Parts: sequence; structure tokens; C-alpha cells
Amino acid sequence: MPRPRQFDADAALERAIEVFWSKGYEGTSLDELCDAMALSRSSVYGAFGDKRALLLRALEHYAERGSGRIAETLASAKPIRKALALLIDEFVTAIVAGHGRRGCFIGNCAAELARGDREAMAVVRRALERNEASFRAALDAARARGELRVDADTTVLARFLTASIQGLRLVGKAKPDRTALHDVKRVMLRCLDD
Amino acid sequence: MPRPRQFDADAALERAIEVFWSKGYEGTSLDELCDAMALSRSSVYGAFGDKRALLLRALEHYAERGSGRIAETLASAKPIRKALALLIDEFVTAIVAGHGRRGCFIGNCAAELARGDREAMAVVRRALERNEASFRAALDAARARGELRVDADTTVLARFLTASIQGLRLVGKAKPDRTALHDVKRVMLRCLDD
DNA sequence: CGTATTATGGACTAGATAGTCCAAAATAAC
DNA sequence: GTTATTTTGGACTATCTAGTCCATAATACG
Repeated sequence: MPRPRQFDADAALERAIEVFWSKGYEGTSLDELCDAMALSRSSVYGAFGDKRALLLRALEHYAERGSGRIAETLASAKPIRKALALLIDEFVTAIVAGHGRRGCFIGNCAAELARGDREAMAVVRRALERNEASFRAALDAARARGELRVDADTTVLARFLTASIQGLRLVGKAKPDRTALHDVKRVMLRCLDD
Repeated sequence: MPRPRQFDADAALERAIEVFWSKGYEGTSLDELCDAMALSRSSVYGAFGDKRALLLRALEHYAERGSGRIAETLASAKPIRKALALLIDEFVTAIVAGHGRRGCFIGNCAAELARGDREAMAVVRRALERNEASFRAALDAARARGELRVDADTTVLARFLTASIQGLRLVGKAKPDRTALHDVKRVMLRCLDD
């Protein structure tokens, strides 16, 4: 009997991600969200609950895609150093070009919501752990292929990569300088050599 | 003839830093600022201009103190590895204890204001460059003492340290886990060995 | 075709927000 | 002490905010 939903909730969520990602949680108003999603307030509240619930779903959606993309990139080019270099280059290029200057959605939320929203923080933590797991899997595979020292601690390295990529993307927002970011990348990659 | 100012502007600024640092720019209201500074709106506007001008002054004040503290810590303990380990440990301990979980004020502003406030971003960039310079100076001194390879590129290393410390402090907000952060630190320090 | 059920649009509300303004208080110079 | 000048407190405003609500539109089922 019910009237079916007139819009694609997933597509709307992707639009919401874009806005939250670019302008932050407090920085985006419900009107902006409605505009971007091409929905009325009622539809948004009906489909997602309130603004915060929408953010949480957007974050999870983004994190899922993000860690998937990392895993994919790291799996595409076989040698781990080459693959990592490619991944970082993608970030750097996006930053310098401009559209990457909004940083990482996960990192942005970590920065904005650390104090005051424990639940959002749990989502962020899980997202970071998923990234870490993607790195570790790629590193494990590389070690098995003999590209890393047999005693390399892939958990430690994965944690390091997770953190320093966040750092790279963060400072890139303030200083979108290809050379400076390339320097950071160089040292990061050297770390794989032990 | 004029009535002298009834408060210490610098002390008020320090109070403002605390609030901005903890709650972000958009997240703190003028009322909260007035409360923390123990001033009325008129005094705040008279002494600092509007909210944004106050933030910019707070940021510069913080950056000055911050890079000074870094330089100081790095100069205190002679061997650079020991000094860096100490500096990072301070951050980690503060994060785990809780009061460091607000992250780095500069990083927070970078995350929040990258889009939409070019002037604030310029202040952030200068602050990061000042940190970078502190690191480079310490690295140069260490290299002169023979603690680093003679062909170590201190500029590259300083940029790397600046970025990865931001990353460490950022992920620490979401995952204040001593072990995980210690892992990041270990790899960071290993980078000095080339 | 009619009706029950849901989605939708848009008006509405209550609260918070940054910034303005003015009158009163306080001081330094004469 | 008087006066010119500035600070200060607090009221005020215009604007924006998230969230609610209701009447209308649109559908699936009997």
C-alpha cells in the first residue's frame, strides 16, 4: 500500500557526503543538504533521521568506499613501493589540483568532532582501522613476495602509513605545494626499507 | 586622558586560545569566549575586532609559543633521536591522558578552515613552516654533531616530521591508544637513520 | 475505482548567533 | 574638581539554525 520512495537514498547520501566533506558538520546547514540532495526536509528526516544520523551514515559510506579504494590501488600495481607511491601521488595530485584540498573526510571529522561526539568518533576509529587493515594486508602480501624484510612488522608499518597519510593530507590543505608533499612521500616510502 | 584598559589582553588571548582549541571556530560562540575571557562583548570587540580577527590573533599567538616549545625541547636533550622521542612521547602522553585529545590547534584550524578562509590558511601555513624550521634547525645541528648521515636532507626530513606529527596527533584524537601511537613513533624515528 | 498508507513540500517555531549601540562608569589632564 | 575621552556592561536586532507539523499528492492493494 505504501507509496514508494521517490528518490535513490544511496545517491542522496553521496551528495550529502560531498557537502559534509567540503564544509564540515557544523559548517553545513540543513538547507544546503536539502539543496544538494534535491530533497525536502521531510524526505531527509524521513529517510535518514536528523542531521547527525545523516552524518554518521555518510561517514560509514565514505569509509567503506575509501578503504576499498585503498585496497584496490594497493593490489593493482604489484610491487608495494610502486603501489604506495601511486596512492600517495594520487592524493598529492588531487591536493595540488584543488579538489583534494578538502582533505580526508574521516580526518576532517576526527578533527571537528573529537570532543563532543563519542559515537561519531567510534565511526572514525573504525574507519581508520579499516584503512590500517587494508595497508596491513597489502604489506603482508608484499612481504610474502619477498619485497620486505621477513622480520618487518606489518602492523606497525600499517599504523604508521595510516597516520602519516592523514598528516600529509592535512598539511596539504594549508600548503598545497607539490615539492613539499613529495618530500614527505619520499621519506614515507623509505620507511619500508626498515 | 583615556581610561586605561582594565584587563590584560594577552591573558585574555590565552583564554580565547583554550576555547577555540577545544571547540573549534564555528563551535565556539561569542558568549563562551566572553565568559572564558571574563570580558563583555564591547571589550572583546574593542580590543580584538570581530570573532575571526580574534581567532587569527589566537592562532598566531599559539604558533609562536608552539614552535618555540618544539625548538626548546629539541635543544634540551642533545642526541636528536632522544630529543625527538621525548617530544613525541609528550604528545602521546597528553593524548592518552585526555587533555591532548583536542589535537593541535594549528591542525584543527587547517582541517576546519581550509575551504573558505584564505587568510586563516595563510596563518596556518606560516605556523607549519615555523615548525618545519624548528625541526630543520635541530636536524642541522644533529648532522653537524655527526648524528645523521652527512648527506641527510634536513629540509625533507623536517617536512616529513611536521606532517607525520600532525597525523599522529590527528589519529590520536580518534584512537587514543598508547601502543598504536607508539608504533607510529617507532617508524618515524627510524626514518632518521635513512 | 476507492481507500488506506506513505512521501512530499513548505510553512512554522523556538532557540541560538554575531554584531551593534547607547548610556553609565572610570580615569587622566588641566 | 571639572571635563574630555575611553572602557565597559548589557540590552537589542536581524539572521540563521535544526527540527516539527500539517495538508496535499501519489501510490498499491482490495
